[in-house]
Amino acid sequence: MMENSKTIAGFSSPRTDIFPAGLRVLVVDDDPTWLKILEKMLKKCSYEVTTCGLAREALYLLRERKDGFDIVISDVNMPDMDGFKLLEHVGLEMDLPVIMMSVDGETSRVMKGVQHGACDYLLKPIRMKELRNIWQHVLRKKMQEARDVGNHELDQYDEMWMLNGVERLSGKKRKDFENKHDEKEMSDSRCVDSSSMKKARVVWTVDLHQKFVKAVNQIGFDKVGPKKILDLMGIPWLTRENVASHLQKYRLYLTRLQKEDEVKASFCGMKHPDVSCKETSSSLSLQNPVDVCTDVTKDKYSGDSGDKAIVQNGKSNIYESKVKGVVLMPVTEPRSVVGDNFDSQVAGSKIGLTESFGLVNTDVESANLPIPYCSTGEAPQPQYKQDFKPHFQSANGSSHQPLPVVSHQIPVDRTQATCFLNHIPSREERNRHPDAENKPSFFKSKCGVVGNFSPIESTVNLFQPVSQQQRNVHILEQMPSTTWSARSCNVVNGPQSSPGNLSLRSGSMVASVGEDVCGASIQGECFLANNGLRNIEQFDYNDPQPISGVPTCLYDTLRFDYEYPIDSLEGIVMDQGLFIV
DNA sequence: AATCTAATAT
DNA sequence: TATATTAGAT
Repeated sequence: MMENSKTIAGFSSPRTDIFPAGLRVLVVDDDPTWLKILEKMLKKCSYEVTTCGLAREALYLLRERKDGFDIVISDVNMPDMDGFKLLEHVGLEMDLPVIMMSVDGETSRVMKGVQHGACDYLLKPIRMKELRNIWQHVLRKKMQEARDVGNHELDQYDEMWMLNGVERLSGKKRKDFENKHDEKEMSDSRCVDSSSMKKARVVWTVDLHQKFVKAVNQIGFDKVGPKKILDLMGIPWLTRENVASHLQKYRLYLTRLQKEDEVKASFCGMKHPDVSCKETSSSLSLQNPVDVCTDVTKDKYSGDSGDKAIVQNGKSNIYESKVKGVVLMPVTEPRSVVGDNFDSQVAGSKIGLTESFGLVNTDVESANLPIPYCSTGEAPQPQYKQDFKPHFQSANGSSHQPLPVVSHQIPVDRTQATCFLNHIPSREERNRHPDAENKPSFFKSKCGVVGNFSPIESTVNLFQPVSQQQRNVHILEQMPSTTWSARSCNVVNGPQSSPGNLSLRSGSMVASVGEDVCGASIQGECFLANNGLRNIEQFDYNDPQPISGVPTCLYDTLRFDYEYPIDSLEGIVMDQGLFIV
């Protein structure tokens, strides 16, 4: 029987707002191994997967749950019923798009599949690449239906729906209007469904960005390209353009960081690092920015670092649950703000990211340090002086607030560590050293080492300007434990790195700490710094089971910091912006 | 063909 | 503001 059919409770109808995430796929294959593999891959695409090993069972399911699936993927060779037979039934009874698959690509079989109405024919072994876009068949079908039903002039329909209302009304046409309905455009995720045709724009959430950075790191900074990144990221609806745009911005940011770094390095190079480098925060890259908000009642501080919908649909209702808080702990004011009035003003007070390059050759996963209390909405919540409550929204959609109008929810994957690149190779440099055996040579880290430490789901201000006042580094001087930083620099720089690279704060560095805490290290640095600065006691903080592999002291420190009331954090706020534009 | 960059649009 | 789109160059 239904050996593995899973129905996702509560999802009876397709969520058009998050399309294609949540696409309901029924996989039929008599080979349990393939079932598993496919299920895994499809789930990775954020689809809802139901599997079954028998064609008859599939048919049963399909009949039972009319409208319960969006697409069927079926093997051709099955003992109980020919895949083509199933295909026929599906075509006749529920008119769902069906993708056939088999190990052999014999033309006649493929032909048969297509003739029987298969929308696609995949050859095993099937790879992610091929599954990512299967939603296009669903969309195509929907469009077809819409076209058939509606009384539109068919020729114009596509073109019309590509235009947004304004353009349509004003009669304004885009240059490439003619191209708007070509194949590429149609398979583009931005056409969410046939009813709401506003283009969705990608909001680079922390998670998304982390994936991005991870991909970049995997590829190697000198070899990145939008396409490779896109492939590695594995987000089905993301387009190359999206990535390209983001990459462009990212590079800008890194470049700027580097420049600042260089300037400062030369500026304070001869002096006592501890004293003169106060202003070099950007190179220090404390990148788990915190919200420096002190007074919740002030509007100007209340609305930044919002956790927005991941994809906005046109001008529709941007979800603006605001997160703010202390170190990764988003706090939300239970009201949503439309518009960006304060977003721009409050530069510096936002939650940002810790992304960095430099760990390129390091096992990214090993540098990863999970932070249990930050990772989900269920995380224990810190106490704040003020009475506002932390709010979480995890990327998987769980929220303590009313659900936003969200499109394209992104599965949370916070298992990536990232590194920070201080020295961004210029184009020339990259060309000059094509494929340098040691990537780190490009990544001469001048203390700018940060692990990915930001499990918040905040989506805002990945690229935040580093305002002068937030470049407040003096805490670093007082860092009681420099241990971590040394260690992490070490890790990041790799074996080849010259000690000189650590120069900025070398005076205060002491090496040797535990292993694989690189990511945490810098963070710990700051926390420790903070710890030393402020005499704030630790409140009861229930939950945290010690993070395995992380020395308790660090852990405590983290927690400690984590519990800081917002206003006590001002001192350590620096370089929050991930990208600076 | 893919990518980069800058400029510009939304 | 952040992201998308476009154009022109590589």
